[in-house]
Formats: sequence, C-alpha cells, structure tokens
Amino acid sequence: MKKHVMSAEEKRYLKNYDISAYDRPSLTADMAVFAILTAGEQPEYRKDPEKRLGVLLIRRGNFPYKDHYGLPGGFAAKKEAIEETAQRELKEETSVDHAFLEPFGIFSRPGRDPRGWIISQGFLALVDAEKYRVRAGSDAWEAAWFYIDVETEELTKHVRKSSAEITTLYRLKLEKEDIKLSALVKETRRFTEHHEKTEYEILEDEGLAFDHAEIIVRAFKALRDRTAQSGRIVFDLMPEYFTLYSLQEAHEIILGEKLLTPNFRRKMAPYVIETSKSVSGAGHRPAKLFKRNMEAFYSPSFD
Amino acid sequence: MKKHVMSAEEKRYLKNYDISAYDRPSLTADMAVFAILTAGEQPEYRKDPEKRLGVLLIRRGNFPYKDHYGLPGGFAAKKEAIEETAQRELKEETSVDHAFLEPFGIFSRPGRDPRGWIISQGFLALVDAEKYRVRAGSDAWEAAWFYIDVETEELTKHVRKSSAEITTLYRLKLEKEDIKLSALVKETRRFTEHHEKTEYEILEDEGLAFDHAEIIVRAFKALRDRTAQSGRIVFDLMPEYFTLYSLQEAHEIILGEKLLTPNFRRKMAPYVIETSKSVSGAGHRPAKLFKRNMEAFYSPSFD
DNA sequence: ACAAAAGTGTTAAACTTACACCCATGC
DNA sequence: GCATGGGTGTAAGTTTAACACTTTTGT
Repeated sequence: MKKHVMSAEEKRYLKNYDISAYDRPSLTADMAVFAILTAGEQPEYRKDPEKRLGVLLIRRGNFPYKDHYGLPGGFAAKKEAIEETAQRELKEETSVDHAFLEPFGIFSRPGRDPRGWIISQGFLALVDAEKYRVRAGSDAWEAAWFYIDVETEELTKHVRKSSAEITTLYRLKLEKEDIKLSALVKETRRFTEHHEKTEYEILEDEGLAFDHAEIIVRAFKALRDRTAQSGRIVFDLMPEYFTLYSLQEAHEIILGEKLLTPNFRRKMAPYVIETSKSVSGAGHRPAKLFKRNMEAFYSPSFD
Repeated sequence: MKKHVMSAEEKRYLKNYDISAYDRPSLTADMAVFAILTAGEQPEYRKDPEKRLGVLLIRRGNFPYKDHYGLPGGFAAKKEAIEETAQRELKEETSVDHAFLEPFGIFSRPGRDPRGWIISQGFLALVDAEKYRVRAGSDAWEAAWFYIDVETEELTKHVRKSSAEITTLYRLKLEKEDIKLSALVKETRRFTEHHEKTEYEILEDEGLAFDHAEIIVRAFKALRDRTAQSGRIVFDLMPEYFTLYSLQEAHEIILGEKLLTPNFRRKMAPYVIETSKSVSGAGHRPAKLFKRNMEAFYSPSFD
C-alpha cells in the first residue's frame, strides 16, 4: 500500500492526538457456523438417514448469560483485521480451521450486551461437518452442533399510498439431544418513497445469549438468499468428494423445498467434475463421486 | 425485546466488569453517497446533456490528510446503532436526509488510520441529486459532487490443480471541475479447496484520505452488483417522477454498458406505473413520466 | 424536412419446468 | 422381486436477446 507522506505539522498533530478522549465501543466477531449433519442412524435397510442443517453453539461458562447458548466469537485484538479475529476465535473456541467465512451484518443496537457498549460483526461460516467433529474445549465452554430450523410464521402487509410495511415472524428452533432452544424474531421492512429500512426485534428467547437469536436468523437468511441466487456457496458445506444427490440434499435443506433431480443436475453440471470414484454398498445403484470444478467458480456467470 | 432476567450473582459480576480493561477500537461510519448527475450544459439543440455517476466527497479541513478528499462519515456515539450514526453524520456533513442507506462492508485493516485503531463500517447511500443540491458546510469542510469512473484495468488468472488466484486492477478516477483525484486498487480473490478470500490493496492514491479509495471502489462494486441482480436499487437514485429513458440511463451508467430499450422497458414494466404527466419541450416526442409501483417492490420475485 | 429521443412488434435462441422413464444394487 | 436412490430424455412453457420499425416533437 502506498504510504501517506506526512508533514512535520501533521506528525505533531498525530502525536498530540488522544484517541482515548472519545468514548469507544468494544468490537467482537460472532460466527454462525453451519454444516449439514446426519441426523440419527440409518432407520432401515436401504433407507438413508435424514440430514439436517446444524449450527455450532457454545454453552457459556461465565456471566453474562451463564449457561445460555451463544455463537462462538470473541473480542477483536489490536493489529488484526476483523476477519482475522473471526478466524482466530473460531479456531480457538471450536478448533474449526479453514472455514468459508463471510461477513453478513453488523449488530450494534444499544443495550444488546449488558456489559456495555459492545458491537459485533456477524460472520457466516460454512464447514464440512465430517471434517470437523467438534471437540469440547476447555472448562469455560463447550461447543456442540445444534439442529436448526427457521420457520416463517406470519406475514402481514400494510400497504398505503406511497409506503408499505411488511412484518415477518421467524420461529427459530435449535435442538441437541434433550436440549431445546427457541426464539421468535420479528422482521419489519418499511418502504417509503425514498427510504427502505429493515428492523429486527426479538420477541421471545429461550436459552440464547445476548441478541444471538437475531444474529442466527439473519445468518440463516443470508445463507438461504445466497443459495437461491447462485448455489455456489453450498459447495463450502460439502467434502472434497460428494455425490450429486448429497449436494441436492444440501440445497433442499437450506431452501426448505424439494428440487427436481434432472433439473438440479443440469444446473450443477458446469460446476462439478465427475471422478472415477463411487460409493457402493448402500443397497442401491452406486453413486458417482464428483468434485468441484474450480474453473467454473470464478467465471462471471456464476457470481 | 424480551428482557434478560438476571440473578444477583450476575448483577454483581456486571457491576465489577470493567470494559476499559481491554483495548478497544474507535468505530466510524463512512458513507459512499451516489447520485446521477447532469454533466455540463445541453451541448446543442435537441441533444440531451450527458449524465454521469457522482459521488459525494468532503475536503478535509483538518489533520490527518488535511486538504485531501474523503467520504463523509464520523464516529459512532454511545446509545445509537451504527445505522443511526450514518444517518446523523450524513445529515450533519452534507445535509442529505432520507437517503437509501445500506451497509456493504467493514474496514478494519491495521494501520488504515494514522490516528490509531479505528475501524469503519461502510454504507452505500443513494440519493436523487436534484433533490439534494449540496451546500458547502462549516469552515472545517466542504462537500461536493465528484464524477466517478471505475475501470477494470487488468485481470490475471493463476489456476492450479485445486486452487486459483484472480487479480483485478481497478482504476478509480474522480473529478470536479479542475480537481482530479485518482487511485489504483488491486483486488485478489483466492480460491482454495475449502476457502475463499478476497483482499484489497491500494497501489496508487492521489488526493484521497485514509483507505477511502478502497471503500469507494468496493461501494461502486456493491452498487453495480445489486443493479445487475435486481435493478431495484436504481430507483433510489431517481426522483419521484421519471422517464423510462432516464431510468435506463441510470442503469447504463452503473453497469457501464448500453442496454436495448425494448428489452429494458419490458423488464421494468412491472415495477413502474404510468402517470398522466409528461415532459415536453425538448425538441422531440414528449416522454411519459412514470413513478414506481410500490406493490411490486416487496413481492418475492423482485428480491 | 430532420434529428433526436419515445415507443412498439416480431422472432430466434436460451433457459426453466415438469414429468416420464430406465438403471443398478443388496437383501 | 423390490424398494431405494442413481441417473437420462423430452417436450412445453417462459424468459432473454437482437433487431427492425413507427411515432412525435421543435426548430
């Protein structure tokens, strides 16, 4: 980067500049880590086990929100970019390395953290669950996969002459064995002549820390939106070699709807490469294993 | 929002919690305000004046980067969400009210501000330029529209077995009367098996403050991407009543390519309503004025 | 008349959608 | 045999892209 050349006067100014004279927030990175999980054992011969979307949560061992569940995350350190904070904390807290990481929103509502003025950058993180069987960490916390379900519960529209207000309720359900967490998040989109604004409010919250219910819902929405748009993001949830059906399952789980196999395969064809490998022994025709076609990923058409 | 019920122990913990024990960054909101500007006078009878994309810059009256140009912005205050900071600062510095505002990136690279650890949330802001003729402000700064041009100068691909690296150079040119600013920003996209990362670096910088060259380039990219995707965002650059051709011009300016009129009109038809008004006196057939069709804006198909 | 912009119609190509159908396997 | 997932073909419908063409106006 080109260096800014400073005058003596500017240097003097900076020397006397006291940044601590102004009130400052703390900054954290919070990561919503998603993976496709195999839910339960194979129910019967030839029938594949159900797959579900999972999100990684940490049981808080300390105040505030002790014994509540929250997203992995932590405070930004000086001399690191916030993306590095995200990567570092993710590794420290959950041993997840090399995840796909993408910022999706900033959370700064006053009062969101009882410790004070703390704002958080939300990251969407995608991993192949098989590769990262999460270890319990130190005594302060333990990370675990929760099955996640987000349902759109209600939708109301108020349309006036030149403005509109659309309210959507999202029911967030998280579960792991006998632990069930739940929250209700309200989204309000306001459209006026030259203004558009979306606001979120947590109406109910059972067991989640801070405003993480809102962060999780918005992370899920970001994941679904990007899946619907290009589908590229879904590959980051897959292992190196995968069957086309498992890729389709991932799409279906995220989008919440069944897809037609022939059409899905045609759409994905340019972005995968057939390998000589295949999986057999499942009581039906062996499935060919594919890997992603790197060439296709940076072509403008897929972006 | 549901209130978190605290135990006496938790209250005690929070009372003793000293947030200032940790090092904290300062947080600012920086706004890239875009508008479609009329460039120069009508060149000749019947010929419409050229239109260009403009971005609002402020001449810095103080160190650091005194006399350089930067984006309007300012420090976040306690008890306000960062979106409120953006709105407040935009009004204070440029008198622009009710702009479309959307966060598009966070800028936290160490060393980006010589005053210390300062991170910035970037906002994309779109306004109708006719409505907001910018006033010069107090003596400390003055806001003015600059014509903006972003050209993709070079593109190199390095593809290996399971990874790829794509480098793009963006030439940013800003001008206003006799003032010309310029910068060269390098974008590096790295694709590896389970990782994708985009980095930016400012290679040249003539006259811009901080890392604002990078912020402006990325704001422009965000604007262009969203225009290509749905086109909805472009309406925020238009006045209440507009001709279809002016809407098309806005699209063309942002996308940097000519569009075919019949196809453009068909595509936009659902999102506009014809009014009885029209503009005449231009030496050619009068153009009907349209306004946006609010109903269409929150339909799922346009999102 | 004519240049400039406003606006419509027509067609081919590309892509999406839906559905019908066959294949291979292990018990 | 048969249930289950793996996999292909085809035709109808929709969207996009390209181009040719007509209309209206002020000087």
